[in-house]
Amino acid sequence: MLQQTRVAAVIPYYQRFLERFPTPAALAAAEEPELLAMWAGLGYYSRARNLQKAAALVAETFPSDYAALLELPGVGTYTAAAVASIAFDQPHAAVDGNVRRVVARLTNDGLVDAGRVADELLDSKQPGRWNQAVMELGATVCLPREPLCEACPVAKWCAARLAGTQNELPLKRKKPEAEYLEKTLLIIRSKGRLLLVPGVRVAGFWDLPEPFKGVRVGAKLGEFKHTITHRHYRFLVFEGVASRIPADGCWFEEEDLGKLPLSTTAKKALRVRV
DNA sequence: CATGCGTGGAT
DNA sequence: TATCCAAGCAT
Repeated sequence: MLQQTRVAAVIPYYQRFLERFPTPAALAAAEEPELLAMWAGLGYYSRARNLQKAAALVAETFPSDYAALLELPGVGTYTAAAVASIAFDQPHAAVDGNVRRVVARLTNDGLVDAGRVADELLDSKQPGRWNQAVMELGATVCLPREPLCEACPVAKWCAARLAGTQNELPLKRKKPEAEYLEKTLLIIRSKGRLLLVPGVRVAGFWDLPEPFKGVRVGAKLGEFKHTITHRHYRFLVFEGVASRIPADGCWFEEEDLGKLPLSTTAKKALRVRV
């Protein structure tokens, strides 16, 4: 869950998730719609699918070293090192965005191999604590913008601090060209049910339909903005009345929506008010 | 190795 | 059409 996601955003999800899936076996046995419903809002949904695959693999025997952890779907070098060091006291530097930033500044080198440097600096006697300490340093002191160098315990060894280049590091990769799109979403109700279709923007989730053959578009209910990676959407929300529904459309009781993987866009649309 | 993947919060 | 970026990973 923590991959590319802030700790504060994860915590409530983590708690609910572990209540519902207290063991690897429980997670492995879940149906994908419920899994996605539990994950909805966290983003990067392949993480959820990978975690479930991994749960099945670890249910019998949990891998206890870096190489075996790395084999698990969804576990890359960072996660394998984090678990190996924190849970099993093995000397692997966990290099996340925080550590890359700290190392780039410490060396004043935007092209530095952060993994190599972190492995050299690692306290192999307590690698878990070292990893968490460096990540925490990055999260609380060596901030992306305007780092708190005055409060930094390693400022006197920091080459960027000496050179005054801390605000220019680490180098950021250029982002893809933004795309701006406008879409219409339809709220179509009948007999206490809501019409949904398989999501076209986020796979595995149900979403509100866009205008289709056989629908009459009614009053505008509101609008909202939502961004998915580099695509910036403006969604216009209208009422609709369907004389016939799309082949892949499905009616759902309103009170069952909580158990469905419902897209963030659909959730936002159902909240809009003019 | 560059790219795509989701979302929400901070600034 | 704000912009950045988060305890990354797979392809």
